Amino acid sequence: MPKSSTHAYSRYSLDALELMGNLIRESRVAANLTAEALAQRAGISRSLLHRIEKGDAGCTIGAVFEIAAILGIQLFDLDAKNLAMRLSYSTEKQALLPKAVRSSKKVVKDDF
Amino acid sequence: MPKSSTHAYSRYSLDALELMGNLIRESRVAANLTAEALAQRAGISRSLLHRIEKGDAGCTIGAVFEIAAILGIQLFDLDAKNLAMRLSYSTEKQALLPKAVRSSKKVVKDDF
DNA sequence: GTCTTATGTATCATAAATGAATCAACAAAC
DNA sequence: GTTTGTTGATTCATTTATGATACATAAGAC
Repeated sequence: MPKSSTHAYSRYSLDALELMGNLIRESRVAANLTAEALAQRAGISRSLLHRIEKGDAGCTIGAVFEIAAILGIQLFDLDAKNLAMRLSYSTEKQALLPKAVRSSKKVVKDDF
Repeated sequence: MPKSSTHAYSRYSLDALELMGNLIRESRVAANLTAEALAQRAGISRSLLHRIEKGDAGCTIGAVFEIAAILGIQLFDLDAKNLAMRLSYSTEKQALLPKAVRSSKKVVKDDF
């Protein structure tokens, strides 16, 4: 992330990133695909795939999701069909939300 | 994603990205946080948060996960404790995997 | 054991992600 | 109605993610 990368990531984010990397490697090995072969299939370089498998926070989410998709790893525990349904439902819901938030300052779940 | 952005994303990835953005906005509004307030809290700019909420595939996964974490959106449907457990389990499993894949070419789930 | 090949790591050039700033449009509160 | 302030969108400079390459190491097949 450009600009003086000073801010730290939460443990939760780091764990999720690492788990994602692990799942990807697991799936890749299970599919008997070499890093090079999978990278090529996704249109990315082997070095990027390597970073993804290591749980690098700096990889773009599109690359990570695409790799997961190719390997059949479900995102949000949803398959293609249900994901599409969930999305359209979510999009409808968006329309009902207030367009702008006023005040600010409100308590947020800090416990996780 | 640097380098001549030519490769297209799968529908699945795009849907997952958009859903993630929707969930984030929903949660932010529910928490009564302005985009500026949340961005500041995560150490990112409002413009980046805006792209994240739009489901931009080019955002780094670290930024997206961090925002989700702050909002209490569960990744992999796991809370902090269970995520940590799932991770350590996954990491142990990694050690048992073959270090290198031979052959290549194997069928992969292309149906989703 | 040898041979072949996948992986880990590092470096570098370049394309792209990010932050900052600006402005218009619109929604909420009054 | 007016006012205040959030959001959407754009542009630009800067920092960084990515791809390419090279190399050492190690693991699988024989």
